[in-house]
Amino acid sequence: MTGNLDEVQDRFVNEWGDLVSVWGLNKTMGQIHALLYVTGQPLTADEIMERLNISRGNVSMNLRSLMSWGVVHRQHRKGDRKQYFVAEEDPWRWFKNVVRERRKREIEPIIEAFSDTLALLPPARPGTSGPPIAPPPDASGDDPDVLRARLEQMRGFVEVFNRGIDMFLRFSREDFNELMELLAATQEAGSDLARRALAQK
Amino acid sequence: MTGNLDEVQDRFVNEWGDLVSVWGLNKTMGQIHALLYVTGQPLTADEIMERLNISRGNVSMNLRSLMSWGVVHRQHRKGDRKQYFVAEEDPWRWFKNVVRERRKREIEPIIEAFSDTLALLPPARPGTSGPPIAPPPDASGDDPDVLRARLEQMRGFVEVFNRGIDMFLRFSREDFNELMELLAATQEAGSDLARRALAQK
DNA sequence: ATTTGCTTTCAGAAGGTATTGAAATTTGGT
DNA sequence: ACCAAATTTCAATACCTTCTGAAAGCAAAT
Repeated sequence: MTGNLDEVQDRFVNEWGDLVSVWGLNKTMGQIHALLYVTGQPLTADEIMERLNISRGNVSMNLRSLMSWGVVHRQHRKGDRKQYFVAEEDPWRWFKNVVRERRKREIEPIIEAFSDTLALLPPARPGTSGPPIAPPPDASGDDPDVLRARLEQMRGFVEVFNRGIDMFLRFSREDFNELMELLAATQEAGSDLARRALAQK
Repeated sequence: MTGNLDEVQDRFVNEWGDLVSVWGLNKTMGQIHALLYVTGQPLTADEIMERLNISRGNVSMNLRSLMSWGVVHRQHRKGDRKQYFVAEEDPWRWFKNVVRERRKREIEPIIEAFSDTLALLPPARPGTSGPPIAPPPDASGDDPDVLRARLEQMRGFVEVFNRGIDMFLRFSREDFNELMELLAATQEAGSDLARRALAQK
């Protein structure tokens, strides 16, 4: 029933590859990272290459990316010419690194693009700018104010999203866990957490 | 300086395509959704096809996916044979739909796979199971208990993540916004939000 | 029952991303 | 300074996802 260790490691390595590829990184990156993480030991490019059956170039390129995401680090050994690689051990830390990096690369440029686009529109007619969207009764798609309202709603949403990420990044693991518990506890009580907690301030 | 409306719409449509493609859906889905959203009007497959310069089949398939994600709905009109499509108007609602769906399709299966893999390992030797990981002094990668600990740490992490998503899905937009404000207010005060709020319970 | 207008399907084409492998470059040891 | 081991680069290739367009399917209207 019990597979040998390598077998278990291999399964895990593949699963992790799948999970992270859903997540915007690529499969090989996930596999390398998983291998380093699960063995817990510094490995050389050669070892990774052999264990994962992938080419030298592939290993090299993906290790480089992993380092740029901050989830793998290089290690040197005196009198040894090879470089060794180790995974960041704390899941919380690498997850944050990945989130931070993705936000920078992917969300922020889009937010700017949105603002630029919005700037192309004539300024809102006074009276048309109710805070959220004023859903037009049965408006045609040709009213600039309607368009503007929609765009702004969308931008607002992306900004809230971005803000949420920001918040998340500032949390320590401990605080995050506590927050989770708190929210879990509050939820069947009608989930007016925010109101209550704010009141307390 | 002010582009005409169509131009602005087109820009937005493309930007939204890029943003969602970062997000696991595909570009065309994003464009169709954006177009429906921004015009605010029911459109037929033909209109979408022409406006976006894409093929009939492409429109049909992507509308289908969009509906399966719950971000676009079909509309019928009496005495009209065509089907019209409209975007879900509330960003909060469609975002939740997408998150919920992705979790179901992508995260949950992986969590199961993890458990299966862990089950292949011999049960932990007593005394080796300190709650988090007990980082081996300089352990070889061949100790089953070390491997088990690492796998469990990873699984634990994925589960926390999953739980976070769960929490998020239960929130109303209003509560979420309030929570954000609360957190923002607390953060420079040392971010011991969770502790304080828990204390109050 | 047939026609007509619309929608879906799907095999093949296009486009995009990941991987290889060998050449070029870098690096540390002598 | 030189050598040899280790690493990086990159053009060619393999692989995978998306898109097209024509054919098949379906359903309201006559």
